[in-house]
Amino acid sequence: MKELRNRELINNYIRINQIELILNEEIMPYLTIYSFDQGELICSQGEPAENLYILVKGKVKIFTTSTEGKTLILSFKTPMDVIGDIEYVQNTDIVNTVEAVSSVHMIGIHHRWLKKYVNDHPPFLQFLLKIITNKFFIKSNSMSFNLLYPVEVRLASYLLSSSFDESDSLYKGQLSINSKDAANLIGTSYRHLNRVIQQFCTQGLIERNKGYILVKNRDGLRALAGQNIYE
Amino acid sequence: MKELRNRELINNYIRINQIELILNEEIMPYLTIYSFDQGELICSQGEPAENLYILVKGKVKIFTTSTEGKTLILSFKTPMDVIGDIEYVQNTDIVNTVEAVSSVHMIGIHHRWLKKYVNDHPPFLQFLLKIITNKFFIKSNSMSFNLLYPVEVRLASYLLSSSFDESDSLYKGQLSINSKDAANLIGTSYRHLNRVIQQFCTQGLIERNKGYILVKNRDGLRALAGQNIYE
DNA sequence: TTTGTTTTAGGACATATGTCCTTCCCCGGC
DNA sequence: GCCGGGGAAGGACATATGTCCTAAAACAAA
Repeated sequence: MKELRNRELINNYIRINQIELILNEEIMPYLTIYSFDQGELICSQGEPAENLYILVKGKVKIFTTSTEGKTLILSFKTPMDVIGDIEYVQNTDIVNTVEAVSSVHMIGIHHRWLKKYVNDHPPFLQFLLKIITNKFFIKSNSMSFNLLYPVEVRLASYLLSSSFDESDSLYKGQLSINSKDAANLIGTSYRHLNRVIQQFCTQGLIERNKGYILVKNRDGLRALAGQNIYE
Repeated sequence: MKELRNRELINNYIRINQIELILNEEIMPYLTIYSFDQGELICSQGEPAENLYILVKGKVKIFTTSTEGKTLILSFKTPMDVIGDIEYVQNTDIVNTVEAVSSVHMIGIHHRWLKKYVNDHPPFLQFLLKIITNKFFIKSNSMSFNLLYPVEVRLASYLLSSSFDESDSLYKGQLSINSKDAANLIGTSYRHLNRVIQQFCTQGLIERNKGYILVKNRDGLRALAGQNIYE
């Protein structure tokens, strides 16, 4: 983690994301911008929470680790999104671990200043409400989804949503996949994921190549997934 | 659903739950109190949401139904809690179905009045934030829990938390259980639940009787469940 | 190139869980 | 008391998924 002392950059991010509509003038001097390298932990389960973060650049992975050491990926996030909102409202320790998947920029605001300047500021509260209800909604969906459908369906759904919005993949339908991550996200074992991938291959739905997966039959996947898509 | 035109009753509930701290004077005339009979649906998945409800008496069951018709119980709620908060903030149709498990009283407030009178009222927004983050937290937990642990562990956990705080059970550790509901809550089939119950019986952890289950060895269950407890 | 190390895919088997169906028991209506 | 309905428990089997291990492939270092 590096603190970037670059007022220009902060102002730029604030403008792009219309953060001035959410916060107010008084708190602006207390915004800090942090940079994280790929793979770096942004915050760890169980530690005290001090900052609310606004993700303005890059991609992060949110996951939880059970006492037995199994990890379950809860979501990936891209700008603009907020990290540490739950902890701020509930005043609790950090609930899930957050790791930078790419190089990441986050605007950090210490709880102290939030409490002092925007805790009664309706736009800020409304913003948090929107963000959190949305998170809730997504989580609620994916929970039912995970519980109600077999891995086959979940993987189909995952492939669809990833190959769609992955803006940096060169060809549509071709997505680089980290199978271990995918397994943890879907909530299954690496072994079983492989099994299902293989099955999809023989069904001609996808093609496995070195380092990436090519979606060959989007409609076939969609039929499998039903209308249930990972958000 | 019956509307109770009883100002006295409303005022009483408002006092008990300190609702005047959350709302303001102007909206008070627009609070309505509804009564639902046991088994009645309070709201149904997919319908337009009009009211925010505050549960002030009784117990409700929140569940979702998949397109295939499988149901998954998300939670049970008792006073004081809020129904329809997500829908209000997101302005969407009703997400989950809510059913009265006992006779229920709810204070209903139409979105129209909320928007008009308390949408910028910090105490109300903060209240919603607290409620929703808490829901999120619980859901997040139970999701990981469901995904990470086998039915055995989930059932142990369920039995512990239900036999504990069930204030109306005559003897501690003796809880009346609706097995169908329990299965849907835990996210498994009725058949499999039976299997695990039977297993617990032979292990001497519990005793199955007509209409209820007796927890015989709380520590044994706790050891099985680990420290993970349904909220 | 050689060798050791790490990663990935897949085989073999065990376990968890789901589906379907039968049996049994209770209970109300006659 | 007899009969039929309905729910609860459990048997039999199929399927989904997990664990452990090995073979093959990729990779890094010498």
